[in-house]
Amino acid sequence: MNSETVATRLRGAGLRPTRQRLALAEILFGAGDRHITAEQLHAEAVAARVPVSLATVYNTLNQFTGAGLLREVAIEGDRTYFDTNTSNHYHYYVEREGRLFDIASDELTIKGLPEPPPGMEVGRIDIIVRLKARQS
Amino acid sequence: MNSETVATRLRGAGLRPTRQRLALAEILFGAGDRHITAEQLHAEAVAARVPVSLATVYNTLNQFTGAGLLREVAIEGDRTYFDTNTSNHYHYYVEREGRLFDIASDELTIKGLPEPPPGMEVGRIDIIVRLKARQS
DNA sequence: ATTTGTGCAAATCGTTTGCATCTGA
DNA sequence: TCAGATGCAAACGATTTGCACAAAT
Repeated sequence: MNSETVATRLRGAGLRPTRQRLALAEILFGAGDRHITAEQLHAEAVAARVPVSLATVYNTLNQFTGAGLLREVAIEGDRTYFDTNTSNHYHYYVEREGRLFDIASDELTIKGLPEPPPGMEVGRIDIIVRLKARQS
Repeated sequence: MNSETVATRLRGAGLRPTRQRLALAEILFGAGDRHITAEQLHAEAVAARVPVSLATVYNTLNQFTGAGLLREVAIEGDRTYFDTNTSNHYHYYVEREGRLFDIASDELTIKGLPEPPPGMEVGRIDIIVRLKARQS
């Protein structure tokens, strides 16, 4: 994705394409699907000579998430992961390494989900498949 | 579950059945399956005239979890939920209210889960079905 | 007697916010 | 020009930890 497209995308989301937002979007969306924490993104930005404060990284991630450009992934534990793939999909999680990645299959379906309680409807379904090193 | 059983269970887990642990276990396991945060448990304990510090509640919850008496449920957001039902099951989560409860079905199965990456094996699978008030 | 648990307050850590200063349109 | 964005540091809220005291074996 080139920066023009990114700028367009940001504008479309009602966000001004500022220096920092463009740079962060470039890092986030420029290399396939990513699962990243605020801290990691901040480190990459600084490494890429894009000085940006951690606070702005947080703000930007939240804005992007609100705009539907990112999706938050709930993992127990302290830090929050942001996923650049906002389509319907599920995750593998390697606890030992804190590594998170997509389940490469859209075949995955759930069977036997009961009717939700009255007056409620099902929104998103999150699935985390926890992996561990095989021991045997 | 009476306190004698609880004491036995704690001992079996290598934990001394102290006053506070017994009281907390009583609250946790004495009334069916529960999904509770440290703060909530602390409030209940205090209300039940069992003075216990929040720090001890945290320590106890973590010890119980380590001993397999509780299970941690990953919900995005700040607080951690502990589930007294450690068997294989999944959850509904009402975002608006921060309410978490079991999916009443063991029929629920996953179809199409691809082979895990080489050297890895599947551990636990977490499923959160997010509910929202029906709008229509 | 010894080991382990508890309480309190202080320390951590991720994340958010207030406010003065910049910047994009 | 001027609403909106950024940076910094301070504020925050959940959770953990250090240490002196108390309780369990």
